Amino acid sequence: MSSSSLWRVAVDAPLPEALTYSSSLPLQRGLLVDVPLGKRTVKGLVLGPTNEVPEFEIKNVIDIDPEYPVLPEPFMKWLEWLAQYYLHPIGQVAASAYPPLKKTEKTRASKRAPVIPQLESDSALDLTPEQKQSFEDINRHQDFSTHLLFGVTGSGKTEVYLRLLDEVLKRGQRGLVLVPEISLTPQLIQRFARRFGDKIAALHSQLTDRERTNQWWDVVEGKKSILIGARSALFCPVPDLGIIIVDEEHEPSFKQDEKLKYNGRDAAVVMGKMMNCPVVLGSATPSLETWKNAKEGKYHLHTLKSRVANRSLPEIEVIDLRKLKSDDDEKKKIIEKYSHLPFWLSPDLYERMVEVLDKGDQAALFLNRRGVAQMVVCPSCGHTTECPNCDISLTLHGHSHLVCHYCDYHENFKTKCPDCKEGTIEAVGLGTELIERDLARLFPEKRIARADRDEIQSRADLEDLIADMENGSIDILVGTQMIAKGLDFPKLKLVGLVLADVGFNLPDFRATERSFQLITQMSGRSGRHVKEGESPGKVIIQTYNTEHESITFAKNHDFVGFANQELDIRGQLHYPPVGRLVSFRIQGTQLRNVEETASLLARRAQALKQQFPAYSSVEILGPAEAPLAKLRGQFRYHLLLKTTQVSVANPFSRQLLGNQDWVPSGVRILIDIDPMSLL
DNA sequence: AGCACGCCGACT
DNA sequence: GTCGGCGTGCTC
Repeated sequence: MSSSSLWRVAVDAPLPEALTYSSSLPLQRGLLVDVPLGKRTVKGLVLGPTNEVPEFEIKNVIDIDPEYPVLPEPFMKWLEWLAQYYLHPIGQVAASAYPPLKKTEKTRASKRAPVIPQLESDSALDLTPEQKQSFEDINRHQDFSTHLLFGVTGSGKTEVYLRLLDEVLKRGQRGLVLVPEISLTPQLIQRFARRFGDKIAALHSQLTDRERTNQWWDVVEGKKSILIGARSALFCPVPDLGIIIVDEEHEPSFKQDEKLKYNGRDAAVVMGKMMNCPVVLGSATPSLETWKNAKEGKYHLHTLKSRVANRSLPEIEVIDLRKLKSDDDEKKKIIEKYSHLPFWLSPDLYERMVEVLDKGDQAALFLNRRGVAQMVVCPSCGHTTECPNCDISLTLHGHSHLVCHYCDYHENFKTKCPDCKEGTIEAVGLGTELIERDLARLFPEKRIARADRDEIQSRADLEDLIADMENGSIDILVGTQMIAKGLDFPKLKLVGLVLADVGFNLPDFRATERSFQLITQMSGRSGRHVKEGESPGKVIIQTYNTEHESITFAKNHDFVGFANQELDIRGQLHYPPVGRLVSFRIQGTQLRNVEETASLLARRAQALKQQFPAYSSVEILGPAEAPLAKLRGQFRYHLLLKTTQVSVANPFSRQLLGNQDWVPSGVRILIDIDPMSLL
């Protein structure tokens, strides 16, 4: 009889640590086993042997799961890093590394279209000198290194990815491509499928559990050598990984906002480190995190400055909405002439639309009307009220209270503008639906389509919309975020941003960055296919604040200037990427309980900071009522930690929470390391 | 996450 | 009396 030994096992339950089991089976790190937990049997990932004998009665491992291979060591290290860094139960991190269903050998004929379409293969496009340079510079690396491929919209980043993947395959290695879920369209998968044929596997939210499971096995068994997917594709242990590509790396959707709150882009870089392979981050508007790393030489920077085929960037014109309310005589005449226009449409944008539509081209109007984000603005001078402590917009509560959602600063809402002393501050409410209705009246003979969450529910709806734009059966497209990303319409010559202010007045320190990204991306939709010598695409931005950084820099296509100035501001206020943030959400059904726990958490944080000089850089903001103060019967508060010393954020948070025995029952604390949004 | 235990209300 | 509602607590 072989002797029994002790093993640390990450069981599939929300336990803070792995549990200890005994076994005489030939176990090893990376194996999946069945273990008893309470009255039931659960899956557990073997982390390794241990000598420490717990005070509990130790149970025996039931059996080794025969189905799954031993997870490779670099992948195990990556899973442990995730649990450690994001303060998430290791067992639940481990559970996400397996497919949803059991493997099956019998292949039943499916009525659904294949995950990867079978298409005529096409050959590589010629590279521009810039593309060639970037490709060669990145391709020189085969060990871990991180690369920022910074290329303006339409500069052909995808072709560089395809070439790099081709080289990786030639070396007998595999590739992983992460894209935001929204841009993981059939068009994108088709483009990869045409180049790489049946070597492609894909993982995304539209797949059934069976399809997902089959794709997982195809990759793990080496039948497919390129995996393209949303952030969760990282959890598929691709063997012999030779490159990881993260497209649109700045996209906030790479951050998962529930359960394990990981950032797919950051996790991809760590994966590259563990696997010792290059990581390529691509964007036309890199996140400031990535830009800072590139600037400091931690990431290699590769730049694509021009669009393919010498297509020019669109011309951007900024319209000052304040002038519309002006009262000198000349203005009055103009106002009279255009009095039939709705309040949100400037004469300039209107005239441009008429011009473009008359030529048989298309126009798109964009408004980022998100939920209840109602903005408060002075129509005469464009003044908006900001928090004196946090440099973010205050939010209107009820009719008379302006509140900061970071630090809980309050002030009374005064309707008289404190800046110009003339205007009456108004709460502006406007949505895409209203725009569509007004346009139908203004352009009765034109075909108008709306793209927002109410109108476009499924992938199929989006497909139909794209087809209608391509075949020209839409003249004017009205939409939200949804139409800003990745879409490529040859006949789209004019893009109008109806009210840019909606973006940068959100109470979030990243609002300016998001706004810049959105303006740049939306602009990038215009005139993508104009030929050399043709007049470029046109972009019109309507705003009450023409001097806002996100507009002035975007107008000049100046990402670098924008990023450097914004980095400066972030630095002064200790915001990421210069500082580090951790957000705690305290929630429960009893308001009193939640409030008390929130202030207890804050007091513990203060005490911890006092106690250890190493923590002197930690700033504690709040607690404050969370923006959604009550959600599904749960009251919500939050507390924010800010620190310029990157390395203390994690240990401080860990120590602050402890084993959570001080948290009263009925109250839960959720932690978000490096939160993307504080809303 | 499950699963049991336990303490109240409303049914045969 | 006892069936079952779901708050609370524990899992090597």
